[in-house]
Amino acid sequence: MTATLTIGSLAQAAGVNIATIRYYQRRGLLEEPDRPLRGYRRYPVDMAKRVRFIKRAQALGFTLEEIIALMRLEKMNCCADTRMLATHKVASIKQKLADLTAMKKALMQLINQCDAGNRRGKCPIIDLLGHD
Amino acid sequence: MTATLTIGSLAQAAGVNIATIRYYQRRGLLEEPDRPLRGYRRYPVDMAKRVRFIKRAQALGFTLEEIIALMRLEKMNCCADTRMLATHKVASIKQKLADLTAMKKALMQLINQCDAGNRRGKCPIIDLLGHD
DNA sequence: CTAAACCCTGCACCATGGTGCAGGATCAAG
DNA sequence: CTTGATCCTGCACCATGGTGCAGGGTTTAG
Repeated sequence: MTATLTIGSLAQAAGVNIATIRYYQRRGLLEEPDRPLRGYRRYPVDMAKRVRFIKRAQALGFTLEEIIALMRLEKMNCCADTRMLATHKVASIKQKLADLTAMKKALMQLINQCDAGNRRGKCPIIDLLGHD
Repeated sequence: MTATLTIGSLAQAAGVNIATIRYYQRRGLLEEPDRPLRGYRRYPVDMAKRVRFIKRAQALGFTLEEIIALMRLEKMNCCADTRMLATHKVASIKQKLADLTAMKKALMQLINQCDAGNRRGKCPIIDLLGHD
């Protein structure tokens, strides 16, 4: 009763290809599901949430390996290593937030210049993100 | 005088492989540089900024094609299309900011749980990002 | 019971974003 | 002028993250 989704309905619910689900399993992002009927996979309904999480984390620039680490954090008991890993992740996320914020600011400035009709000055996207 | 970097020093300044520079050129992310001495590329010093911009945008989940579009925005005169493209980019950046913020919050909560020694509750990273 | 729809495995292929190497020319320091 | 570092082109290869297909079994709606 807790595992009712076929691989097809899971893929549809999560908006990905069926082969992608199997691929994630091979890569260890999704645990092997029950196979109550002659080898057919059955998933609990909230597995779709997990797959969407993976897709969104990817869109934020995390690799599948990094996503595995993130998901492992959620499961693990706390220890010094866990804490440290989480702290590092937070730091890298802060950097991404700063970069994205700068980028958004630059783009909004560009839009404002558009609206004001004065497109003489350069939009400084690259200047904002190119430092270091 | 404005183009003094060899491809090697540019690569070093930007923290990438030499072949990556040539690859970006082929892909159209960097314009063909002057070649004043018998075929050797010479770059203006602020080209390094551009390359670092590309790397950082990639880390934020943008593809090279998307980065080309972003850099084109900076150069173009304003028109309806430019404005619309910029507006779309801002929207997608807002989504990324929201997702990253949720992720950071969840990780910080996990760290706090660690510090408090009570790791009974689940860290809700996936819940926060798995919706929709 | 049958046909369409779905699932299985395994393997080959694809796109993106690079990286390495061969074979040769060109600096730049001593 | 030599010698080592650096550059050139072109091509082949690599890792990541999938995708497609063959060949075959299972399910389920009519």
